[in-house]
Amino acid sequence: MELSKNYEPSLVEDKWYSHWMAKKYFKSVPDSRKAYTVVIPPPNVTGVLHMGHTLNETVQDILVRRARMNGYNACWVPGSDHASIATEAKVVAMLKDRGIEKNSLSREEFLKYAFEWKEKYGNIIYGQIAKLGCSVDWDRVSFTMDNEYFAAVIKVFVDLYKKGLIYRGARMINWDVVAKTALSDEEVEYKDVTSKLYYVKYKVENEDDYISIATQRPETIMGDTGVCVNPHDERYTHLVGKKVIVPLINKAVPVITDDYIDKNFGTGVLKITPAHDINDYNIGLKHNLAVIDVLNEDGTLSQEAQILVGEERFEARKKVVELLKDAGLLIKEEIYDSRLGYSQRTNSVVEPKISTQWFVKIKELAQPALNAVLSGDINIHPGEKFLATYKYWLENVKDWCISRQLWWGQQIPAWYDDEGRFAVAENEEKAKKIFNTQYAIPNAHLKRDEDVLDTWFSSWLWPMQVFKGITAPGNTDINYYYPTSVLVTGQDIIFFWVARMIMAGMEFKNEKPFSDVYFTGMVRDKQGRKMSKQLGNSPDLLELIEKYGADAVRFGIMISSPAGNDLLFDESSLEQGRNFNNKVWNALKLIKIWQNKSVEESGIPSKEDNDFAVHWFEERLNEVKTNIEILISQFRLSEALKQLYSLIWDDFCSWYLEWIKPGFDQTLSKQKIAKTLYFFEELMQLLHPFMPFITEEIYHQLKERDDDLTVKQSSGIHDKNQALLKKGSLLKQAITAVRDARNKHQLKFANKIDLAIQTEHKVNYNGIQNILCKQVNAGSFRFEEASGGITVVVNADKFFIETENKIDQSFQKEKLLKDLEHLKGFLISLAKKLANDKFVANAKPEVIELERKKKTDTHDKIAAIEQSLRQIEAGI
RNA sequence: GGGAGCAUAGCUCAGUUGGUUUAGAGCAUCUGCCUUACAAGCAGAGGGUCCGCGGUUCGAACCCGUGUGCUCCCACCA
Repeated sequence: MELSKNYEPSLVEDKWYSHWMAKKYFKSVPDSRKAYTVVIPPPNVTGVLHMGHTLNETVQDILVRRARMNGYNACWVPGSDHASIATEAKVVAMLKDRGIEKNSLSREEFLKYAFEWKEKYGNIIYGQIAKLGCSVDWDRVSFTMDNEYFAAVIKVFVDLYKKGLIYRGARMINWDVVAKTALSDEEVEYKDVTSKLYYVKYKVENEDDYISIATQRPETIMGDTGVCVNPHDERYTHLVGKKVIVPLINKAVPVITDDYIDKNFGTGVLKITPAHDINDYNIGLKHNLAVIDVLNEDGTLSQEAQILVGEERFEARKKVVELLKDAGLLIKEEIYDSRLGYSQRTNSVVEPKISTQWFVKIKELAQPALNAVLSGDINIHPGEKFLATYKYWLENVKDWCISRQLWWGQQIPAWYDDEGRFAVAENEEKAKKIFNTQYAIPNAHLKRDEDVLDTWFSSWLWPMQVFKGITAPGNTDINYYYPTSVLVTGQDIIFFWVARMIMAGMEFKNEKPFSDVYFTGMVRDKQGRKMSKQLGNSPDLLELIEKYGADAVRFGIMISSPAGNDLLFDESSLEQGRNFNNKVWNALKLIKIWQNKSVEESGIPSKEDNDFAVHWFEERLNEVKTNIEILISQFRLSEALKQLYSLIWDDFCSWYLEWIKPGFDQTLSKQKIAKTLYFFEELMQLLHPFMPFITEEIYHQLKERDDDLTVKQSSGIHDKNQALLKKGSLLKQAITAVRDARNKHQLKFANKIDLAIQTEHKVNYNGIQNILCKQVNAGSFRFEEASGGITVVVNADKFFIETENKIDQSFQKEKLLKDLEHLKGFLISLAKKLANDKFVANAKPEVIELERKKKTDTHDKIAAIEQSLRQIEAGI
């Protein structure tokens, strides 16, 4: 069959993915081999994959495919996350578009819609993962709300409660007024904002005096239950113990003292609003102040506010300011820069709010998680960058608020009776039993907690739960696959997810969930913004695959993104990937042409004077193979890909194939073709984890075969032969130098030249003369000192390029003089270095040896150039 | 307020135990090529005070300090 002019991914990709699936290559079943396990960071079912996911999945696929080819039982578990609050927000918005209000639905009706949403978007995501070529085991797809998973989350909740690690209590939490739910600290994002500081008069009770208090949130003054100053602030000592009047509602509140107050900030007086600020809350607790919540759950003013009831909070702020002005109680306004917390999901300003919620006591879980990393049991890549962050967070982490006032998620397994007593159990029946034994209430009338759990309370079980390990004791998968090998994820969820998975692993399995963590950087747009669905600044993955092919997308995203480094996404690297595909494709076409020619036995066999090329390339291949082995074990994937790219494009295509290329009327010997096929196959095998589709296609194009590259086991490597590599680089240098000279002197390639070489080391040219001549179109080659023509110096050898054409000597003289100047300077620096006793005394022997060699070489080169210059002078 | 990271060619980035006055790649630029695999290509070329300053060292893009600029994380200053 005729091969297409350019590589066409669309003709290849789906075909091979279906084939791999049909052959069940990605399916993993426990066996006698060692497992290499990866669990995918489950994408949220809120939408589609962006470039950050693409980078993530590509890294995982490279590691997994490579492990598979190295004889491991590779298992990559796909799945998705229900993403409680994010998805619920999406579903609510979707319903609204259809004219349906969430609160007009029952819980069950709402969940039906939510599951429909999950089906739709979950499948889009899975489709993208497949398009990208990910070798996941589709029989193991897991979802954080699957029945078994659901049950495991509930069981974990109950267990932790029994251990006393979960409690219910009223605490100040972060409240999202749009989603009307509590948030964990980690779900709050702080942003710099410019706001105002209002200075308000608080009159002293029964006196003419007043004090000025600065506040950012005048709308909460109705919740003030005290005013606080520093005990050592003389300005206010006379007021301590007295009362001041809260403006607008004319309520008297006490003036108290606390060391917390900074005398130098604002007016040195803080109004205490315990319901709406964490500091105020703590001070209030200490001094027994009342808590008055002036906000409703939706962020409007409550009855407690007494005035402006029902007004939205920011609207209320404006109105309060107006009222204060009218009453003559506003002293001044100041522009003020501060930071405000925003809900990660709804982007609304978060309200600190006192609320009864469920919490996990995190300190006890944190210690083992910290130890696992500090002891080196778990290795983080790149370590130096994230270790400190991880440590700091775990050492300072506060209790985790896990209840959410939502429907989409695992409903909290707690049952209440009418009097507010409650029992935690897996189901209502068990809860009833607890009521019976604990409170002596048989047949209690119970109502389940309305709230669901934080989505991370389910995803922290991911590495063990995807093997159904907790709820299915008979299932031995988990023992085989756990702990998993490597976790690949973005650095932005180190606290949300990575740290908590380690906690869960240590707590529930008494073992780490993974051995290595690979943090990818953030993929950003040209303006440096993180790519996210919210911003809509990520290109569509399927469109990119359509345009460049999946292999090119994988190549482009990998080529310059070492672990942990951010990446400004640039489509030109995808173009580079596409061009690379094409290059490989064309190499295939060339080899096939040779193959066919050889089979037909037409033409004269080539002179077989190019064995050197074969030996040399074998050596280069071996060298890069070794490097890649090391690089991948260090998780330096982009560096490995880069070496491979250069090996294929430069060494294989530009050098090797040209070196062995037969003349017009010649053919290659069968052995040489076989050898070339072998090289090409090896290259494809090395490249396969990075670019699975084209490599598989080529593997089959090269030969009719029943086996597939995807599961081909890699072969070994042998010791390096430095001499061959050195000779190869001499050959390359010589060819480039002569070609350069040709270019400079406008000697077209078609103009044959004669080559004379003056060298002390004729042996260096053994076996490469013919290649050299062919590559520079030289008609003859001899060892001899010559004159006239063009002289170039390669190492210390002088090349005389003889030609019929007239040569302008000034060009080469200029070049030689430039080289000479440089080499002389170099020689001086070398001489200085070697004359330095300290250098000779301190440097490693091999370094000194190298410097000495350099000196001799440079010396020889200079001599050669000087001689050439003399000859040119004489010639002119 | 605390902490981390980054600063290398016009652009996007590599450069992992400090060792060539000569620091790499892709894109872009320049020169020459429709050379029978590839113009998404071939053969070459040009382009860099490795952010500034100081230090350690025989030797620094790399280690230390400091300054500047950018990014990120954490934190309860009204």
